[in-house]
Amino acid sequence: MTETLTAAEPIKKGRKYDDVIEGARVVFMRDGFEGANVDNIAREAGVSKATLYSYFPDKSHLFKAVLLIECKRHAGAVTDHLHEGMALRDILLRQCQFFTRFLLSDWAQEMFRVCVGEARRFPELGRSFYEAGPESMRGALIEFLQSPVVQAEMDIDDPEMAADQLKMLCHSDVFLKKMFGLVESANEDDINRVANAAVETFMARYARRGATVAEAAE
Amino acid sequence: MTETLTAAEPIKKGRKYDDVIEGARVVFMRDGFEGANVDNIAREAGVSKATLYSYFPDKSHLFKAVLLIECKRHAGAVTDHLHEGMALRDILLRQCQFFTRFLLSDWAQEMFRVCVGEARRFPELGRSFYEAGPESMRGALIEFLQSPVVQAEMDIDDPEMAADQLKMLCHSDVFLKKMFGLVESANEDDINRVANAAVETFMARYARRGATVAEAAE
DNA sequence: TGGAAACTGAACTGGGGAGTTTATATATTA
DNA sequence: TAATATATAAACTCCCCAGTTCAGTTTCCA
Repeated sequence: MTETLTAAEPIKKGRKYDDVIEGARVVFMRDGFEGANVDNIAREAGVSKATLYSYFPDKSHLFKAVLLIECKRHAGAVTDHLHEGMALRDILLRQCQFFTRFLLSDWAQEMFRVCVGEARRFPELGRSFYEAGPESMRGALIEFLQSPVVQAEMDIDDPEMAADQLKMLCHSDVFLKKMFGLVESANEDDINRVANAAVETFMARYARRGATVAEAAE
Repeated sequence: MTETLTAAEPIKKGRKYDDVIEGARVVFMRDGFEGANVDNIAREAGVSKATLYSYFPDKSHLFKAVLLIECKRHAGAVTDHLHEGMALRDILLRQCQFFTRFLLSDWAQEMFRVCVGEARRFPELGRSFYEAGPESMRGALIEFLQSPVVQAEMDIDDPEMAADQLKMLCHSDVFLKKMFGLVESANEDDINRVANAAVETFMARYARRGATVAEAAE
């Protein structure tokens, strides 16, 4: 039931290697592992099946390689907004807006879908996804929350839990609605609504009373 | 790519109907739609394949029937703790403990996995799952948050967002870790940690200052 | 008790898809 | 330009699996 994959590396590379990865990415992220068809991948990649199989011993190695590359490619892509010289609330707001927007992107949604769906068959992949995705966001937030500038304005007993809460608050409302097909796509208004609410709640819990926190909301 | 299923009802019922559903439930929730094998389902159900196909025209109808039944069976199973005559904080805490425990159960985890994985192929199923799961919890919370007893102690501008935030706060930390295989299972301590933190943050944001809110935490 | 309805097991069909092979063509580089 | 590595197209094998069939058995019920 559970497959173990030793090497994620290709047997040998070649001119069309990137094309194969890209084609496989498109098809796997659309159809999942079982649903994907190797002939379709080859066609999408503009490559012959023989070439594809000269890089990867079988479908599952290709699958794993593609998703690990995607994880690496996007790891930490979501924590760029934590070091500006702005007010604490604004830093968090920018970060939450960016993160919420990311969560609602087609890429993140389909990546989440595929990894959730296959984490049981490919446990190593599930872990890699967690580390590149949720954990990298969480890690960067933890570090930020422990920095002196934050410590001065906030009182955080458990930074790991706090970070995770902020992260999950960004999943409010629209994330699952899109994941389960209740909305087609989300606009900037939705994103701002969710991000504002997340920061508001987070600050209410963790901002030190009487610090330099303007009571302006919205 | 996207299948449309008109009738979820079986062509005709029979003695072994429940056995079929139960066997299919086990196999589908373990292997997903594409991964599941009809011979395995029949064996698991202790039923012949011919019998199975006398109830359902094909695999996808069976799949849909099983998951819709599961949705119905568990809909609202998670909102029992909202009407006790306790302090507000304790009501919320009980509810969050119960909900967090539920989120970490094998059933909820596998149901979530399968529905996320197949929501694209079976959009109707995705919507049903959302309504029976996330939305039913959210709906009960919204109602509760709008009740007079809560209004007296809390100041909630947007009850839908508030409800969703509390719900998502219960997903902190352990939910995704289990979903992606980083922890095998969660114990009561984990559950209490997450639920306490959720209520604490929620109250910090929404509890009216100076109301009958004991400052006891943990 | 007898007949109808439901169920069984096992074999069968047909199609789809993973992975291989081969003879040929195109790049690469020296 | 010659030699080598890489890519191609298409046919082919093999296995898996969804769905069917049917002759025989069990259950139900009148």
